[in-house]
Amino acid sequence: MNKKVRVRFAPSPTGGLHLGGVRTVLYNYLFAKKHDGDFILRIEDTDQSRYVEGAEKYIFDCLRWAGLEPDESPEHSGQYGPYRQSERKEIYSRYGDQLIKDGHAYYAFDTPEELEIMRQELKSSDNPSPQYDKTVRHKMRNSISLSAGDTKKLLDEGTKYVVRIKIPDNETVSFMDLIRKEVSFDTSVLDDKVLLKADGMPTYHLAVVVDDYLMKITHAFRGEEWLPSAPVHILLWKFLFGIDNMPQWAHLPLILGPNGKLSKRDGAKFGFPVFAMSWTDPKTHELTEGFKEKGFLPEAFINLLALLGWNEGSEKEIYSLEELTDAFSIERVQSGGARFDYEKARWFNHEWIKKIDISRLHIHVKRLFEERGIPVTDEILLDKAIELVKDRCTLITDFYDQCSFFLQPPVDIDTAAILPKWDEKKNLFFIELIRVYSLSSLWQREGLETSFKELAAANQLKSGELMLPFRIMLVGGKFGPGVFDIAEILGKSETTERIKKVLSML
RNA sequence: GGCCCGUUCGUCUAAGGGUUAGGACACCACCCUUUCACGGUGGUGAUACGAGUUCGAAUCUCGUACGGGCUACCA
Repeated sequence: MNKKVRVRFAPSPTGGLHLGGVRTVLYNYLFAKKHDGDFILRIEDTDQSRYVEGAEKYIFDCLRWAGLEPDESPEHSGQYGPYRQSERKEIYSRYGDQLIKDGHAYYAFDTPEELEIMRQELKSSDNPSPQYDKTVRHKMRNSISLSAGDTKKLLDEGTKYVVRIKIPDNETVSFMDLIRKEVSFDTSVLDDKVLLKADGMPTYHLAVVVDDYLMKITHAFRGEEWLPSAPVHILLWKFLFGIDNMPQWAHLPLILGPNGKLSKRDGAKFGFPVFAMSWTDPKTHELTEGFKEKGFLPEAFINLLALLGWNEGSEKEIYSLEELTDAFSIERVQSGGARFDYEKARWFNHEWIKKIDISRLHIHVKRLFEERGIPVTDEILLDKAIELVKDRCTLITDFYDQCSFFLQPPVDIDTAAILPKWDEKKNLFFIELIRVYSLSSLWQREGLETSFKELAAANQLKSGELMLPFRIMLVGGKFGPGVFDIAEILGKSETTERIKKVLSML
């Protein structure tokens, strides 16, 4: 049952799933699949104050859309569950006790107010953010500064406390990162991080180590923002489970926005999505648009994300999820942060629109039209329309502008573009064209074009001057694919109807 | 401030000591196109800086600069 490789992703249900989050899932997923291992999901919901109702389901929806479903999850409970950290509270406290017993952690009774006073007093331009470390440890209220009796008394009285790690003095903690090679820290600059909060919930530091051990995680990939706290985790591994059992770490480069770490704010500011799927904050009702709703194909989304910080070493850029699984290797992940480029993201989507089967596009486009209140009655016509216009579409939503006129006659007719050069001669030409087209037995592009041009010549008109009016009659404006292609797909009766209708408006 | 990580065209990246430093996006020009696009061809454009090691450095070492991250009873 146990696979050689087990990886995990641990989202916190606090809001939308952003690009960096999905990319972390993706790299975990690819690594697991490549080594025929397990990929599990843990839910970090130990911060009750930030827990957002619905966020957990939303995360699963996003991963399902992207095709990155975990093997086991809180929904499909596996053998190492539960996977919600709030349901593992007792487990963590057991390890907290062990750390205290072994002298690697201690009780701290300081109230938030006392901590604030300490920070204010110690704050200076040299030290803008004072830490709870060996220099202040003895001046605070904790089981190190207090006598055993006083500590017991406070405990017995039910005084609120947290458990803090006791960072050893003057040690060098180093580890091998799969992406950055050796990284090392001096423990003298580390602070005594809280391990168990006053409500008994663990912080990330304790939870990640305990869970990785209990869930037999072999490789832990996470964002670079975790690098500074890695030594705390290494120390906990050393204290609790032994360094030899520790998973291999890889700290992924950050995805950057136009300035600094990509944020939700950047999306709103620069007009591109940062979440996989649209997310509405249940409290503020603020909507943040996602890649899905913006018109991205999941294939393209995965593809662009994979290439943001990873490269096989070749010039290949378009990869399916299967191809990525084959080609991926964690060592080839870039160490520097990657700035997200929305134009390039759009290019990936365009390539995928050109690449995937019409039947796949059909599903997306049909849904788009239905969402916008246009029922698709003729599936074959839609397929033909998609085939004709797909090269001109960058986003799925572009199909609306590019082929809604196939499904229903245009509402707005740009007659202003015809009128200035309109005359009776042209009017007669189109009346004649209706007759000619009605009589035609073969309704095909080539034939339609030939008879159109012959009729123009017979009336001593330049066909070039007639193409634009014809186009506007069929689609309503100066856009779209070749007019005769459109006419062919529209069919005889619809084409002649549209000519008649616009003629009556002129 | 301290600590950590990073730095090749504007952007994403290739080049694991010897290349005219390659590709893609974007941009520009031309071609195609009696609409708008797509597409095609070509072009502009980079090894942050300074030392060192070496016959030879984008590549190894050191320093500087710049960028980013962390510095919560958040993850």
